[in-house]
Amino acid sequence: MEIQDRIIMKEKIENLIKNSLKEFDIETNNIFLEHPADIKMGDYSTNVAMVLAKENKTSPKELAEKIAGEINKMIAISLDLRLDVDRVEAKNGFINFYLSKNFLIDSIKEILENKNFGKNNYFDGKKVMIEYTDPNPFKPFHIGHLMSNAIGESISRIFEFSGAKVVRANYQGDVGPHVAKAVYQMLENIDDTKSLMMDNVSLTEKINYIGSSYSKGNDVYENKEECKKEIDEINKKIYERSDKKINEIYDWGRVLTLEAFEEIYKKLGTNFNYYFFESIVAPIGLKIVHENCDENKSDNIFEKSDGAIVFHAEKYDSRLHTRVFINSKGLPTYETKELGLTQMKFEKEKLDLSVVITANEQEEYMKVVSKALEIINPGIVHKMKHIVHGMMRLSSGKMSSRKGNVITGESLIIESCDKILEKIKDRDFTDEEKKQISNDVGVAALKYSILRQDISGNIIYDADKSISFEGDSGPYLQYSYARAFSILEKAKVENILPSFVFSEIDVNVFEIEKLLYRFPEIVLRGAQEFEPHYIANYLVDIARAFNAFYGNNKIIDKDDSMSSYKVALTLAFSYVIKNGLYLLGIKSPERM
RNA sequence: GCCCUUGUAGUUCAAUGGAUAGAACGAAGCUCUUCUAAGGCUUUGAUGUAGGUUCGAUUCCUACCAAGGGCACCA
Repeated sequence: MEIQDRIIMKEKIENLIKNSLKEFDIETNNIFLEHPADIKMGDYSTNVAMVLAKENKTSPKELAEKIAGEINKMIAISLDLRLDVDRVEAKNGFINFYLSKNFLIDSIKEILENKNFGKNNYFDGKKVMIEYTDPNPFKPFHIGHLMSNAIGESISRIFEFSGAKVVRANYQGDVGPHVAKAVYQMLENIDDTKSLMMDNVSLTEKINYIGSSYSKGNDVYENKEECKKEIDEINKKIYERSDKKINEIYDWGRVLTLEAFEEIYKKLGTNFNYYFFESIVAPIGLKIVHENCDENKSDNIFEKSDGAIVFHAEKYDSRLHTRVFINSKGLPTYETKELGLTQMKFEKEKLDLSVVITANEQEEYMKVVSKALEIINPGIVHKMKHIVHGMMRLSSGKMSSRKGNVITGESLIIESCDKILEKIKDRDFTDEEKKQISNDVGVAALKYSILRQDISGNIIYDADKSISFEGDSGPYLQYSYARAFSILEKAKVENILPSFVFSEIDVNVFEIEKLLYRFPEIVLRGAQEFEPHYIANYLVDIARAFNAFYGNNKIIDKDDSMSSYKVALTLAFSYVIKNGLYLLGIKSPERM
C-alpha cells in the first residue's frame, strides 16, 4: 500500500464528514483527522464538532452525535463505504471512525506485496546532502560523534525512504590547534614517535599514543605559556606545510587516525560519499572573508578588530554576537572554514538541501555563520538546515572510566558488544555467530538509546538498560523480529503458507492489524520533522502488539482455519519492523 | 548580565491545541508438558511555580524558579 492509498482513505473519511455536514447546512474545509491516542477510540478521529459547535449554537456532544448518526446512515446504504469503515461513534464531542476488518486485511495484503513498505514521496526528485559524525583526526572518536553518527545515518535513511537522493558527508578537522597540540607532544617524545612509526604494532596502540599525545599537549598548552607559543607556531606551520619534520609526523598521524575512524564507521554501518577536510576548505573560506573585507569599500561584511577579522552579527540581529573569522595570526577559525565548506558542498553537488548535524553547543555560532552567509550569498541560506542534538551523559557509577581514561565513543561500542557477548555465551551458536550477533545487537543497543528520544534533549545513557532485552530497547525490537522469523521458519516446515482465504472470518481485530498500516505515515512525519524517534517509538508499539498477539494466540495450528492468516500477519509484522529498524540504522538478526 | 535549549510517575523517555497524560525500568502478583519466558497478563504512581489566550493547554504567550549550552581569536 502506497502512502497515496492512505491519503485516499483519509480523503474518503474527510469527504464523508463534509457530506454529512451539508445535511446540517455547515460548510468547512478545515477538517482535522488524527489517529486517537487510545486505540480503543477508533482508527481515525475528528474534532470538527467541537470546532464548529459554537458558531452553530449547539453543544459539541450534540453536534458530534448528529454527524455520526448521519455518517452511519450513509455507510448503511453504501457497500463501497462499508468495505472501508465498520462504524462511526460519537464520544465526548469527538467523532471516531472504526475501520473495517476488510480494510485491515487489505492493508496486510499490501504490506506483503511490497517489501519497501513504508516509503513515501515527500522528497521525490530532491538531492540532499547530510553531513554528520565529524570527528577530528588526532583526537579520540568521542561519544558526541557516536550520537551524530547514529542520528545522521538514521535521518539519511529516512530521507531516502521519503524519495530523496541522499549524499552522505563527513567533515573532519585535520588542521587547527588540536592537531598542533598532538604534533607538539609527539615532537617532544620524538624517539617514542619514531620507533612507533617504524614498529609493526597494532593500529590501536598507535592510535592510543596519538590520543594521549593530544591530551598531554592540551595540558601544557593551558598551563605553560612558552609551550603555548610553540604550539601556535606548529599550528601555523601545519597550515603552511612549511616544516618537513612536522609534515612527516602530521601525515603519519592523520592517515592513521582516519584509518581508525574508518573501522568505526564500518562497525556502525555508515558509508560516506564525501569526506571534507578543514585543510582543504580553509583556503576557500579565507578567500571569501578577504573578498568581503576590503577597507576601501563601504559595504564590508567583515571588519578588522584587534588584529583579527571579525563579523559583528549583532548589527543584523540583536540575538547574535560578534565572532572572530580570521585570528590575529592570519589563520582561519572554524567560522571561516564553514564558509568554505558550504561553498564547496554546493559546487560538488547540485543540492536542494544541505543538512548539518551537530551537538547543540554549536547552535549559537552556527547562527552567526549562517547570518554571514546570508549576506554573502542570499540564495543559499534557505537551502541549509542545521540540526542540533543534545549531549550524551553517562548515568553515574556505571561504565566508570578506568582511572583517568576518558570514555570514548569507541570504548562504548566495544563495551556494549562485550556485554551482549557475555549474555549469549551459553547459547547454541558457533563462536563466529556469537561474534556477529553480539556486534549487531551491541551496536543496536547503543543506537536505539540515542534514537529513542527527541534528538534535541540530552541523553542519560545507562548501559545496562540499553542492552536489556526487556522493554524499551534495541535488543527487544531485534528479539521480536527474531521471534517472528523463527515462527515463520516453523510455518514453512509445517507447510502453512500466508493466506487471505478464509472459510469464515474471525471478526476479532488484533491490535497489531490496526498499527501496521500506519508505518508510512510515521516515516513521513520523521522526515518532515527530522526526528527518528517517532519511528523508534512506533516500533516499540508494534513489537509490543505483536508479542501480545503471540502470547495470546497460537499462530501455527493446523486445526485453526485462521492459522494461515496469522502467519500472514506475522510476516507483515516482520517486514515492517525490519524496515523500521533499517531506518534507525539497526540490523535485524534472524536468530539471537 | 544577555541570548538559545530543556523542566512530565521513584528513574529513563512519549504525547501533530483535544478524550481518563502513554510506555519502559523499579516494586507486588499471575502465567509455559504449546511456535524464542530474553516473552505475556494484572496492580502501583507524574505535567517546576504563578498568571494569560482558548469551548479545551504538557503543548501557545508573559513572569519567576531550576538545569544545560553559548557570549573574540578552540571546534
